[in-house]
Amino acid sequence: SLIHIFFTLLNVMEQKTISGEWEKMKKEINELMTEGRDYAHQLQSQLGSSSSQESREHLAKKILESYHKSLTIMNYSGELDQVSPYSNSGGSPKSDDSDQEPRILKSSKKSMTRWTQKVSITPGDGIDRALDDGFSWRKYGQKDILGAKFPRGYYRCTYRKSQGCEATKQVQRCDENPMLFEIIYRGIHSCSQAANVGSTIPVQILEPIQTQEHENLEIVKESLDIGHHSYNHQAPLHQTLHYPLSSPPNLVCDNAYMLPLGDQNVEFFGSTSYSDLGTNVNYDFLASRDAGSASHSTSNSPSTVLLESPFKSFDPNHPYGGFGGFHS
DNA sequence: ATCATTTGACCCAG
DNA sequence: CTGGGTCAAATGAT
Repeated sequence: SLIHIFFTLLNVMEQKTISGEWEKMKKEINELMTEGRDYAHQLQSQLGSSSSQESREHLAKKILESYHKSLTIMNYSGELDQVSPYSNSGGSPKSDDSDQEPRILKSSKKSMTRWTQKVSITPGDGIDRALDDGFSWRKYGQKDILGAKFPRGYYRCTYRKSQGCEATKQVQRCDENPMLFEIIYRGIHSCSQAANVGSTIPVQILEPIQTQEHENLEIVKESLDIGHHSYNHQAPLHQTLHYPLSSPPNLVCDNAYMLPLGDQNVEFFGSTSYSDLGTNVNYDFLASRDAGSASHSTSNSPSTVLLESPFKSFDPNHPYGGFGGFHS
């Protein structure tokens, strides 16, 4: 399944192969992902045999590493292995310079991937259940928006401080249809929780081309950051092998492709493709109900998620569909 | 005590 | 200046 996910991420990359800056990022990420895939392959082949525990842990660690680095790049368009500019060798770290501020690396929000989802709640059900996407979010603001009946909520990943995860989302209730919520996600989770939420990466749909395509491509502008990130690369390994729960029980795409999810402990996965600018991309997703895991939220009831965009046909012959054995 | 949400103040791009 | 986004102190929940 790790391999599977890697391929998926690679595919997501494909989609944005346009801008120059992005090309560099893409190259780096490709290397990282390829490396990760190789490790995953190794790991896979070791699973059957009786290899040493250490060996496997090492591989898993390597995989996580390249994963984490890739995500970091995607989020910040930054550089790899950024060493704090303050990690000078010897000497007093502080000098008598007047202009000293961590302006070195600034994170630009514009460069983060962004996509939208529309979530519909079901009448008899709690809103929070419907809006739960498997991640832990912390609300940090709310604003009344011009001519909008409902305020907009601003959330960021709970693990922002502890793990430097920059993922963010904002939730806006629709004026006309209060049953609908439009959720804008920004940034990809780099926190450990990302590994637990299966459908995250796959379901990420880039914002459909807006008015001007050109503008859209600008999203890939450059910007640097990372500096003050104190996430440890020795992130938890124990949680990497399953991909439980992700979203609401029901997934609905605008082409009426529907994935009903029953009660607890049901799991499914599928794939679909999405094409954009002539590039075909496959999205795979998996979701499973796993009572009492990962998410701290209390969700557990039906709701509906509408993937707003150009979801195309279901593709049973997905190139990598052979890896159907999730959760193995 | 720690962690989350609320809410007006503050910041800043347009 | 305005309005969207964020900060942070106060407040609430555990």
